Amino acid sequence: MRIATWNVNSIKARFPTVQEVLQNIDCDVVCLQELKCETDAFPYMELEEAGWNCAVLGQKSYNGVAILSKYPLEDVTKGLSTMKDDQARFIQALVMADRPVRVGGLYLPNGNPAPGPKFDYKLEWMACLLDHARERLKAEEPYILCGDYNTIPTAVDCWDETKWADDALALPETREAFRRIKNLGMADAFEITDGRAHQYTFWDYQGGAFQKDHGIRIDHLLVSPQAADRLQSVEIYRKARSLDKPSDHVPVIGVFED
DNA sequence: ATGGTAGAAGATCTA
Repeated sequence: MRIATWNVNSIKARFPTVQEVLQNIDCDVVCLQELKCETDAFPYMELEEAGWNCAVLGQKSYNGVAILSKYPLEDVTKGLSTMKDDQARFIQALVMADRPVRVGGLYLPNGNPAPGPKFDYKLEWMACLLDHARERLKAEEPYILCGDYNTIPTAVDCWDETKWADDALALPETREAFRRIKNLGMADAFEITDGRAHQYTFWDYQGGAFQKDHGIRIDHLLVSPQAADRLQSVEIYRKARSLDKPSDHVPVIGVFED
């Protein structure tokens, strides 16, 4: 089974590109972030015609997450139960493959500028995600928590650590909160397979960042032990960043034994 | 040199 996460930076502005990339990456499940549309405005019809089952949590202008699946989706939940806000940043579903897999799709707050209320919100959100993951792990089932974590885990996950020293994506508190989730037993799928330094999933639109490979690795798949046991490889689909009118993020794909 | 890019909304905000 191939499971992808991709921040599309507006599903409407990107829809032809999204359809093309979805065909090319040949996945069974795709978590999308930054839909930037309301739930009712999601292009259900076109995607269902292409064979996708869709679970969607949208909102006006900002955020928005979805899970697309070639298999039926059951037990869909929206939002983190302990996070009392109205931002569309979390969705989860049980993917009914022959061996079912539970998948959570998340869009973690950016948190800039830091310090400040936005950074406080980011850390609060990460604490709620930690609680959620701890509860989910009790089920001892294959569980994959994927999305745009807005977290650069270590110095080798960005092109120039000094440029990110004061950024909410790299501050020690952010990295510590991310490690806490891993320390529960949710492994970083990229780290335990490929693991190379300086492999990126996001390049800023400004200053020719992609051409210079000035990127950061902030899109991650965290996997429970039962999912890690079936993990074979991780692919970063860099080609998506060189298309016309690209998202600033590219898909990250986890390949699992069926 | 306090810029630069992109999207959605709408005469800014978020990233």
